Amino acid sequence: MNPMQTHFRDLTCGDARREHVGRRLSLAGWVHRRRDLGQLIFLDLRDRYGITQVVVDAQEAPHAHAAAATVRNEFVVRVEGMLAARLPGTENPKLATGEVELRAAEVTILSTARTPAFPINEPDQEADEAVRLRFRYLDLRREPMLRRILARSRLVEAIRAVHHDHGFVEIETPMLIKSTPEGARDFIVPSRLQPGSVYALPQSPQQLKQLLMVSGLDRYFQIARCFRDEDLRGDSQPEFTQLDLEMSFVAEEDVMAFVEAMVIEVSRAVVPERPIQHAPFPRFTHREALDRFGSDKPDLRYGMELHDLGEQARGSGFRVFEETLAGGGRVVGLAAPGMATASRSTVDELTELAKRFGAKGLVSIAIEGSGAVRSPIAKIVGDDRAEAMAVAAGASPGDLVLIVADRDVLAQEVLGRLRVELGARLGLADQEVLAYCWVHRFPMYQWDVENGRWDATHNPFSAPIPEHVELLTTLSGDPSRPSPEDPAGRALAQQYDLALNGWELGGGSVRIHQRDLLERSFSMMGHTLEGMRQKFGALLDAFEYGAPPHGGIALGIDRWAMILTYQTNIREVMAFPKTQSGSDLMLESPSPAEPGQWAELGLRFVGAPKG
RNA sequence: GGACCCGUGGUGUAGCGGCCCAACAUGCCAGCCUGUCACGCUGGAGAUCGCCGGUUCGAAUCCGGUCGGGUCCGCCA
Repeated sequence: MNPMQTHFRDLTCGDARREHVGRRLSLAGWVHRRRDLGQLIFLDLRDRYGITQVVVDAQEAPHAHAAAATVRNEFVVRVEGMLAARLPGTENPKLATGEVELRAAEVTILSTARTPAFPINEPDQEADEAVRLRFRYLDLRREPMLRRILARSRLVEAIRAVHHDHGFVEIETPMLIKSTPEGARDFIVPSRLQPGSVYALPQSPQQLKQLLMVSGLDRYFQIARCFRDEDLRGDSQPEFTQLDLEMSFVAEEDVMAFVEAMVIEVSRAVVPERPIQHAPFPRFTHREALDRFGSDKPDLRYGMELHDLGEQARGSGFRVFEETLAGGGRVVGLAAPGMATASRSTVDELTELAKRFGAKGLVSIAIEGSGAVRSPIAKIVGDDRAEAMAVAAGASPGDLVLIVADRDVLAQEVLGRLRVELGARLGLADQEVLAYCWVHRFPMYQWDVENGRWDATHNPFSAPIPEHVELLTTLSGDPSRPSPEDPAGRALAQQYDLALNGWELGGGSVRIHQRDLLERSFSMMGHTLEGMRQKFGALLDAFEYGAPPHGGIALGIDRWAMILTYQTNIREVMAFPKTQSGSDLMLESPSPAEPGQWAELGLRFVGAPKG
């Protein structure tokens, strides 16, 4: 029997085939479309499995015909009848069920429907997103949303299968945890039982998964909901889902090897038709990624790499270049293919963009098809030198070289962002390809100029690479007086990010599990162990009871699903997302608290409510 | 916190100082139609142009504010 058979139906609307012809059976679903020819009415019956054509003949079934005449789009109906082969020449090859049709004997209206706010049966017609969100349950009926939600389900299903196959234990961690002062802003939940105290919603289960390693669970994973109270973007939401995993007795290579194999297996399971550009995944050190792509999440689907033009810029006589180099900065350029003919306004636009990204300006050198050089700086540096710079930037005739001179890293980052913008404008990326890559060896610490101290680049528990452990144990001077010259500032971490098509999928690290090293690391950031105990007390305590070497990673499921389904907006792969201002337009949340709710929590609202 | 874009019948668009008490498509309603599958044909209803204020003889159109949505910068791993 068909496993989808229920009280109301024998088959789904996607099941009926020639083999079922001659059977009397029932289907149930939404009326996708009605074609009323008078004595003959066709109903396209839809559910998430497909569409089956129902024929209602006034002669054959007068009662069913009368019912079908009152039916409208999106009514939910049950049709009982004989499944018949379609008349020769009337088959519909566009439908999987197109060779058959259900000849209605009975049509039962299970539910009527108002006219929907936007057409369900014409998904190509884009509706306003606010309307889609308000009527998300209708939007989810539409084929594109349905397809993406199903793809996401397959993604999570494949993730679970691979992890279970590899001995991972799936463990749920609490949603009401302790506020930690690091990272993003916490969502806070006031405690009723302990007035004045709050829980925080987890930004990630980071501490908990490390504690699970101390517990000896050895391999943990979770499809974990995470919360961050920051401003929203197309690729972010206040609540989002991570694949969170942690492994014991591992070195960096172990985690990366497992994750890479898992990612490949999952990708092939979810989108078998999409080629993975490189496997094994390319690996870049953080430094190399910045120097070559100006990004720690490079898009490898196209070249247009950055090139250091310091050698050519030195002694060029162009003051911006000279001063930048003298100040220890960088002059970097890239060659935009075929853009030599770009108009003045396009170049101006790119310059504005570069400024918005933090650069002081943008220098362009066009190599015309003839090989002639055209550049605002040509008369300062000379055609030969301009051409030499263009060549060094990898330009061919017809290309436009864009050059940014600024302090180290900023110059690359600005140009890296221009690279992404140009890649999009020029359509350089193959949309089918999945270009995964690793970026690793991040610096352990970043010098916080404003506060005059070192800060963890990622997780403060990330371990240095083995060769750099010594750097942490040989602090230059007084740890209470940090300096950007501290040798420990050069330490690289066993930290790895996974990027896909220019998006950061996620990142992780091997953690420090030794108390003395942890103490060193914390003191680098100007914290005492006591001070850190306030923030990470349980984990530090746990480390005194036998902690295995461990490491892990967290990958953004929403972002992954988004890329796998060719989207650029995370909302398109979430069933019930929020708007940029954090509202749920369907549920109309957030909503004002009842006065009694404040009181119960021992709180009083003092600010003026919005509006 | 900041910059920019959008808001016109149910939906998608057009109109961007007077030809507009607003056009087109689709949807909706009614009628006709026995092989349609974006069915077809005929007829009809439906928008004070997000809201408030201003400029003007005259505002969907220009200006200011406001609300909602989006994109980006900052923020955020």
